[in-house]
Amino acid sequence: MSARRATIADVAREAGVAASTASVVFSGKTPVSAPTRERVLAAAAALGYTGPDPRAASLRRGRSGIVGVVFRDRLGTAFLDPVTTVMMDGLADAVADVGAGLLLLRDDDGAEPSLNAAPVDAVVLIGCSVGMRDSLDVVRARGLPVVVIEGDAGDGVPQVRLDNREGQAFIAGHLRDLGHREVVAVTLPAGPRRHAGWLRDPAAISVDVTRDRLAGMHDVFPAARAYATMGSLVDEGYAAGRAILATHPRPTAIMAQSDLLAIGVLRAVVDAGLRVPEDLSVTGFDGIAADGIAPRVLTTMVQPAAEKGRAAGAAITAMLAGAQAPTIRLTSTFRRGDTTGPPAG
Amino acid sequence: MSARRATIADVAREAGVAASTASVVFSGKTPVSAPTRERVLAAAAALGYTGPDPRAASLRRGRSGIVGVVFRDRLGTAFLDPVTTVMMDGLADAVADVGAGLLLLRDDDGAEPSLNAAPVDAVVLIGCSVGMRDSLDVVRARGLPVVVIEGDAGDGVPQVRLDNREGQAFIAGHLRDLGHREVVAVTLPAGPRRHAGWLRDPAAISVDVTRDRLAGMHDVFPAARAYATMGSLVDEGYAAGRAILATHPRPTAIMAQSDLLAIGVLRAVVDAGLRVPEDLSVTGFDGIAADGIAPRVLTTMVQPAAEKGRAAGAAITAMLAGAQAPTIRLTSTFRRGDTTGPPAG
DNA sequence: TTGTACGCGTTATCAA
DNA sequence: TTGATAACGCGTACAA
Repeated sequence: MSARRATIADVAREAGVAASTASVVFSGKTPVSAPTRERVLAAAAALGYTGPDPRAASLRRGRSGIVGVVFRDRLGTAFLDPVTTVMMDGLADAVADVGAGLLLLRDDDGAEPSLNAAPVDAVVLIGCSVGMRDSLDVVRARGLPVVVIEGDAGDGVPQVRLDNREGQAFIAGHLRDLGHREVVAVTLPAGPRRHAGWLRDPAAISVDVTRDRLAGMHDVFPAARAYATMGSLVDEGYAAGRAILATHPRPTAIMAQSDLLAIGVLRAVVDAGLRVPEDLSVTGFDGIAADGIAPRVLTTMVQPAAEKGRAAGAAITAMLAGAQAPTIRLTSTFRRGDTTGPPAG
Repeated sequence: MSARRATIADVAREAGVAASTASVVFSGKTPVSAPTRERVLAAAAALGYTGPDPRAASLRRGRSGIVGVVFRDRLGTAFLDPVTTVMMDGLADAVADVGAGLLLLRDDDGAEPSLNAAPVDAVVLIGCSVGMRDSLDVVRARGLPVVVIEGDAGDGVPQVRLDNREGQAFIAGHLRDLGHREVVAVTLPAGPRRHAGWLRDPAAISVDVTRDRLAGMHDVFPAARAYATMGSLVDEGYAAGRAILATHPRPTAIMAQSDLLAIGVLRAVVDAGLRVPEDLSVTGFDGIAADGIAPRVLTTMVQPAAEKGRAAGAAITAMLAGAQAPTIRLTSTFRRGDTTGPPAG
């Protein structure tokens, strides 16, 4: 029990070899004779040495093996939507391939741990909207590789995006083909200052995903109204559904911008004594939350959420290897469930 | 645009001061005269220097500002339960107070990033069961401060726990007082090798939370049967609910070990054409997932999830400051909703 | 296959 | 208030 922890130099001395030899035993970068390895390992065990200090190693190698992930929301909020969760899973897998881990960071200014002082090799920005400019500035000033998921960071920053507009337009087309004319959208949050209610000015939406999906609906139903929520939550969808059902004319279809919202809408519709899809059709977006409405199947766009994370991870990996990563556009696929049908009457 | 990034030495040279002086300008640890500071800052700006390299700083200071969080599950799975998510939120808040961030780690051996090589100052183990011994060994060998949430790491490792047994016993008492006699539990996973089905041997449960909550129920209903699930998911609860309803005698109440499971059970019960609570009472545990069953209110134990995370963070903070952290026991509070009532007949 | 030499970029300590 | 010095612990050319 010494006062300070053993270093590789101590181990080398104990084993009667040079420090560099001991180093190689642990890194495996160069062949070492069996007897020498034995001695080094024995010395390490005797001294309670458990391997190179990660801090020193990362200084020396210029890599920490850590990828920062910056969220706009609190963690508790961000992870409430399975789509984020699954994406993180994919991201974790992808960076694990290069031995990297994920460090959780928030966009909040002044928040600790600040992005400036975190020992990260690269950064992933999630849901990059106006508010994320600060994080982006820091990242660029530090010269770190960066990838943006579902957001636009402008000039030369690789993105991983979904065909949000096309996807939503596809669903809208599906409804139009069924004969629907009076359609209402239930949207994700429109900006950093959240509040629920009818959206007056679609042009003022600062969140890319919300804007794009709404644009997709408007491609097909230019005059459709939209009701904004404060987050992708079942209960938000429920509240929006109730509010919409209280207005006239009552729509024949409600397009939610996420499955979670759609589930809430569905519940509000059923609670109002209406049948789905006979009286009202409901659609979602994401294709994640099968959980919660079984045995019903939501009509929705299934997005490759895990793939999104993996693509971001691959981009990071490429940039770390010195290559340039391209912007990646993933596509969602239509899934027809049993929540849509021809309008009544 | 130089080949290599500017260092603090470059900045100092440019500003005509010593490196150590430039250093304190950035750290603020020592007073510096205004003119000197100006010059250093100007030089930094001119050279595109954005502050000390975190890797070098962490080597020198012996701290990386990173707390590792070890999960037993994949991230996608772990974060599916809001209770975990909220806890992480509290943990993130607490460690942010000392400027630390959270690094996501998995228990899996051979998984990257491995706990051995991660530059962490301390570690939080979540849901520590047998499988976590390895992680615990690594942590102790490295001499890192460690806290365990909802698990027992033995001798001298501070824990953050909930009164799982007492809480579940309280709910059971509530049901007994209402007149219930035939009660069945729907449990969280019992061990690392997961499968759903009737639990034969409660003594074989290796997951602390599952064991303790079940023990709480057995304190009141010693002979009650238990059906194990593969995870805290609505659909798992749904499947368990269906399986239970297919058996005889049909229970008059089902106690789920989590709210998510309870919601699934609730749905199975309703789908079976039974009314809650007239025909069957359902209880949960956690008090988190208000989302999804509105306007109904689940009878459950509300646990202070965020507080759990914060307590763990506080323990970490204390240990980092050289103090010893005590084990913390938090208590859950009963919330009577509208899913429990007297048994029929 | 092993050892030598050096620097990665910073900051604590102490003296001036 | 500033400056000189010495680690922090390691990995990697390169030579032997």
